[in-house]
Amino acid sequence: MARALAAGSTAHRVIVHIDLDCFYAQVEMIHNPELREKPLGVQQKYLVVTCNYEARKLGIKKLMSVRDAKEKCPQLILVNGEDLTPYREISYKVTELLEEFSPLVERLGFDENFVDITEMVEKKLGQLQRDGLSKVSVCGHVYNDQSICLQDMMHVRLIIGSQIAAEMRETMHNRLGLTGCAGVASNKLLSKLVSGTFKPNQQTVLLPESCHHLIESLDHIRKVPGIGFKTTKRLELLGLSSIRDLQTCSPEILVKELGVAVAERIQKLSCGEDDSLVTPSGPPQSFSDEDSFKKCSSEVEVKKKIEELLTNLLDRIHNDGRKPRTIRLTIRQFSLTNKWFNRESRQCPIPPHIIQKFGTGTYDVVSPLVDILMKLFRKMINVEMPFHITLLSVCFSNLKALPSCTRGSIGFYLTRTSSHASARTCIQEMESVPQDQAH
DNA sequence: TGGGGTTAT
DNA sequence: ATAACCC
Repeated sequence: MARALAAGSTAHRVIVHIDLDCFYAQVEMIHNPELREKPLGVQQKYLVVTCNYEARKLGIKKLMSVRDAKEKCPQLILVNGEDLTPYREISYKVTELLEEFSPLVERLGFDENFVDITEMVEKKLGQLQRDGLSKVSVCGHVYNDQSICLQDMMHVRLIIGSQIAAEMRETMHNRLGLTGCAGVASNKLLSKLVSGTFKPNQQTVLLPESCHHLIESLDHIRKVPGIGFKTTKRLELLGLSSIRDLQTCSPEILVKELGVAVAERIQKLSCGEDDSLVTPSGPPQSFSDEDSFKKCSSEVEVKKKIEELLTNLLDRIHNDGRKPRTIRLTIRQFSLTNKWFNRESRQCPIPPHIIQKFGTGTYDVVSPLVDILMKLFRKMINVEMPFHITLLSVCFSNLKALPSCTRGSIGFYLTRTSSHASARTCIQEMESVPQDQAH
């Protein structure tokens, strides 16, 4: 019954969206607390990708160029954030913490999570109903200052949701030292939109009656999560730019321009409707490492960069414990027009004899993979001709668990219950299980 | 515009 | 393999 609610019914869901405040900057401030009272930016190449609130007060914006940022604020402290390792690690700690509340946690980037708390809410509701609901009170803001009606069970559910969201934020702060926003609503779209209404480090619940106020507060269709750059351009060519334009557009016109799937989805989004489920992310589907640069124009340079990316990745893969079946090389060629659009990639299966070597570490897995990657490179670039590459990226995907960690083996159960949920810890734990307990 | 990720076609 | 989306 409760299972069916969380999985399928659109009526009673309670979703919370958790959005960490300026995540990379927070991680850097935890790493070096002296940065806390100072304006801080995190730099990748010549961009300030994010900054703390001290810096925002002084006019620094996300994705501002380093030149503009220093001009605006000469005392701005910059730390390099090109290596995502520390952010990735803390990001997964946040997801794991949220998974203690509900297994239905979906990651969105490194700093956002959706949690479906429908079941937890139903359980608490059952407990509360025994001694009356009169003392139930909201945590944080109510969107649009809407008044609460305790006779309305959806109001009660969302209010219980606001209490759970507050617990999540408290736990994140106590255990990880992180602050963030939360939005509570009846679907993913609305929870995400409402989480941003009071920032930073605050939370907001949306009651159903204010749904239209929220969605119509967006000043352009581009602000709707799910309507991206391309779709926006095509809609603008149809003369559609406001939320109201999209709501009232005839479906036939949209279907003709975008196809039935996209048309139906975005028109529902424009009405605040989103029936997509919170899909548990689980372990990552792929591992990639990339580097961008002004110019790379010789095979020797390419090989050197690929070796660097690869050694980094092999470390991460080894740590995860699963083995990839597919390897991909992505490049970006220099061009004056379209500078950050033109990526191309080639991928191929990893030969089984190389996959085997991943676990053991005794054989050199780097050089055969570099050879494969250079072949993929030559499929895209004629190295006899001059070339100008501005980005290289290596990606491992199609990850499979170790043979020992299949269902039915002890490894399977150990991985599922271990807080670090990786095949690596599974192997370590298996090895430490005394023989008489192993079966 | 970085350095990542995901799903759909 | 690419194209779209997300951060």
